[in-house]
Amino acid sequence: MSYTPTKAPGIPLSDYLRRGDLMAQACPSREVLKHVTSKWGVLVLMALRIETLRFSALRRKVGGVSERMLAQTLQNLENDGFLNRVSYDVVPPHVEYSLTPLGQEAAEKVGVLADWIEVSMPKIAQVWGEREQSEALLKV
Amino acid sequence: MSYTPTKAPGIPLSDYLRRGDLMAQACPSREVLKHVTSKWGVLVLMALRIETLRFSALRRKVGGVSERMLAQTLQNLENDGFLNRVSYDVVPPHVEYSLTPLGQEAAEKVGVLADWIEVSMPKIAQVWGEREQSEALLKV
DNA sequence: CGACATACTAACGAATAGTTAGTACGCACA
DNA sequence: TGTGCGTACTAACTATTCGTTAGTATGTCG
Repeated sequence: MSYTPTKAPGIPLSDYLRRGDLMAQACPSREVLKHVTSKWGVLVLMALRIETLRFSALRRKVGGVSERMLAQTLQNLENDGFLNRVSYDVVPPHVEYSLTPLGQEAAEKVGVLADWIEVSMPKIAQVWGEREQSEALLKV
Repeated sequence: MSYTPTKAPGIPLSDYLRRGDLMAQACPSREVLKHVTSKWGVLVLMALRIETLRFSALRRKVGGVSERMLAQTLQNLENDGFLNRVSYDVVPPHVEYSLTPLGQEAAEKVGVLADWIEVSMPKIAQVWGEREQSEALLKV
């Protein structure tokens, strides 16, 4: 997965690399955002915030990931410099994943959001409930 | 869009609604996470953190959204209670979107992450560069 | 001698994202 | 008076991505 963003005409790429601009369509930071905030990306970062884990342990911890998606997610995060991948050359294979310092920072920010969502679930569920009720009223 | 999560056997739904658990496959908080961290969800929250905006102004501000995706994203966020939608009954249509207090909280957390990514872009781009170099070496 | 475990990849069908075209209606310009 | 523009959408279609299943190597256990 090499780094070949579509360049916006007139804006030098180096400008984006000095500091990203997510609102700009051509900015490579959108790729990183995608990796970090992807469904499985978030959960992997959360899982590894606690401890170093092997592939299959991660798979058990993160409920519902397929092997393909987990492998892909791990590769993306490794490419962006968020993960360390240490593989021991034995059979059966043994590979350990852990966060790099950059990954720890990312996981921290994502963690704040994830925690907030978990804590705010009751409020959000309440909104869902109210909406259902008013929809029901409209039908009568 | 009604609220019908797949229930994990043995775990009462009310447990998830007391506080979400993102690692649990059946937890409805995953839906919320998806809406908030979706590509366009993030950018819409960022854009509305600054000011109330109309549909087409949002579209111009968030580079590269299609109308369909913007409409869908706005509906999701509105359903979760993050957005206020105020529509004036005139022609041509005039609809204003703004953040609810809940939405402001979400936008704040997402904003910290987004800012961090923008600021960290140089570091990440550097990792990309190094990886490209070592890949090139392997080919020789 | 199977069966199982691990960390993957290839191939395929299913779901999701994105694109394009259309709608109602009023206004400006020619 | 008619041609075109602007707004906030939705429907229909296509491209892309996701997810599921099956395969691989090889050592240990029953």
